Amino acid sequence: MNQPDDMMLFEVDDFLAFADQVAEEPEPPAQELDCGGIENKKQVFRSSSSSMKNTLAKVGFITKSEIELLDDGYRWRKYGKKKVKNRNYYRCSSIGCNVKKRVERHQDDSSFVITTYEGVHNHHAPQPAAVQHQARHLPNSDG
DNA sequence: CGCTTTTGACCCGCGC
DNA sequence: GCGCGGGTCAAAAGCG
Repeated sequence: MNQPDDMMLFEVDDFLAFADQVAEEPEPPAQELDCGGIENKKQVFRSSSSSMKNTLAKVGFITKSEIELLDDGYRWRKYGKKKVKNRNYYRCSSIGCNVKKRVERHQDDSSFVITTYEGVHNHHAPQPAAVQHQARHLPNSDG
């Protein structure tokens, strides 16, 4: 059970509300997009219900980047895509690890990306070497 | 050859 | 009880 202290606690409703106000904030020019967009992490949201009755941890990340595939060091396999909604579904390819990741583009500001993690990785993150493998999907400045 | 991505339809739950 | 919406699996193809 991982309980990050530096993480801010938010409710799902507040999460959306917050994401909305964040968009209104004077955002600086995306100058760190080169690093993958992860550095542009705006805020972290944690929704685990009022009581920890559910072991399913839900964490929401709002990122200001044009890249939705945020590489957090884990392997993710796309298993669904919504047509009527800019929403994608990913799953941890690891065996025994059923962690889900939901990626959704902002409604008003497509520049924003909302990544929601569901579940907890029961295994440690793969080695950096393996990470490079998925790096192939990352956009390169030079094709 | 295997992994992954891509894309459509189906199932269950909620609202009326 | 039915209809719609959200979430998920399943089949096929491309690259290293």
